[in-house]
Amino acid sequence: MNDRQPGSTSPKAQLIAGEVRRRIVEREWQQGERIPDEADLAVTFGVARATVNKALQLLADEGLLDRRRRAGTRVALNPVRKAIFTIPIVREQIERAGMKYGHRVVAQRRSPIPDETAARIGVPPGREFIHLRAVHYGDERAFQFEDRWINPDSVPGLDKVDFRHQNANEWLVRNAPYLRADIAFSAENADARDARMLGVPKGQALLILHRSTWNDTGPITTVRIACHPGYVISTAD
Amino acid sequence: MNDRQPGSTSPKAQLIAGEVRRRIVEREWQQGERIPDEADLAVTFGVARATVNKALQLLADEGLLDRRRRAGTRVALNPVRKAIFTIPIVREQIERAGMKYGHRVVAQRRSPIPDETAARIGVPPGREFIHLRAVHYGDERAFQFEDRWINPDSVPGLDKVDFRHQNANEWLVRNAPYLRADIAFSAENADARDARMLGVPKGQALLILHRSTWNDTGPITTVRIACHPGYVISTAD
DNA sequence: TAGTGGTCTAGACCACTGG
DNA sequence: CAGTGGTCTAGACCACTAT
Repeated sequence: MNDRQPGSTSPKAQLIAGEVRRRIVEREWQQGERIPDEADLAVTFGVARATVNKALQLLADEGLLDRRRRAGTRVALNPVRKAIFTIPIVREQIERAGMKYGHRVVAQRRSPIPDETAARIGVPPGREFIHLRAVHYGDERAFQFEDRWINPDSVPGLDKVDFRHQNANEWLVRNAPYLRADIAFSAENADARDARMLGVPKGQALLILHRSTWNDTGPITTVRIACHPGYVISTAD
Repeated sequence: MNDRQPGSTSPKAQLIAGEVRRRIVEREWQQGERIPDEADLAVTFGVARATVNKALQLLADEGLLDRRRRAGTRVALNPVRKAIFTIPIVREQIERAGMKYGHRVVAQRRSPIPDETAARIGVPPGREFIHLRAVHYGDERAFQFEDRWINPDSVPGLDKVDFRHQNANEWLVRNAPYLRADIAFSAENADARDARMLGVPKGQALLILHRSTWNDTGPITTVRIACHPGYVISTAD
């Protein structure tokens, strides 16, 4: 009746999630403890059960709650920590940082994929893919070195594209939407090629990003991206 | 055509999201193009509008759709790709890999935080925190080296805990729920201490994880974790 | 101003699973 | 078997914003 909240948006589910989060953080509800069921909370907060459900699902997705039918909802014992990273398009990332974007293709040719790459994307070894090496620059300084394999059968018209004058990343984003993607981070010492491409000493620690994408007909592309020293991937944006 | 999912539950929202995803991937609905509004889709699919709404919000969260009031829903021009990583508790990660977990505290003392650390968590430099260095082992081999600073004011009773016989990570997880966390990945060449702690050559490329947490009263802890060579963080699980 | 997504509600039925 | 979360529905009103 008198829920007036002048001027402020008030998604009730958010408010409820915040209140539950507060009770957990302030140890009103202890780890492992069962909290009231949805119907009770709905009465307590004066909202519909669906609203409580939405709020609690939010917190369960965050890993703060464990929910099971019949067993009820408990404060998680081992809060699973999830981190969401947005994987930007290189050009946008560089331009957003106020730098001038540049792009140079080092090599483009068809060749049989190496065994390791074949295993990574789950195709028989020895198949011919399009192999592409390119460097992305920000203000003339090497930003990323990308080593990419593209499945020529994955997208019609792919054979006719000349990636020497066309950013492969962006072409693929626009022409080959994918259904599934794998992303992995690791660290490697720069080998001779990495060092040459990025203009850094051999042995320099580099953040390496592996990304592969598939659609319903099979793999589209897999790429190893070596980032310039100092590159940081963060949830903080 | 054949959306059969034998034995699997079929929440309608999931099915609808899958169908919309399919239409996008198969270019039935092109990038930038407007798709029918929720009411139309509800009729098309024979469900309530709320169900369509849920499905489309899923896809918008994935970055596949752009939705705006009054303007309608469009296939995203630059699909923003989000990756969700779960940050496991070290012990569980090691034990899940079938290895024996070990843990050794190298140092614990109060000391003033370095400027860089202070800046990272947003407190004035020079404050005294609890400084902790520890190594986590899997089957007797160094797995991670952690260098942690804990705010003594963040959790009551913290002063009395002896982390030499108590895993700091797990104690904090259970006793200091947080409201906000930042996580960042980067790569560094092992310095002398990293090398000694992990038993690797100096200069070895290491994946570095920085994590900081806050509750409503301020920072709780910030930690730099150096992972053993070969460590990979992946969405694939 | 009107069209579109955002959210809520009250009620219903179902799916799972603990006791 | 019965209690709890999972999901759906039909309807409603609101918040934004393109036109």
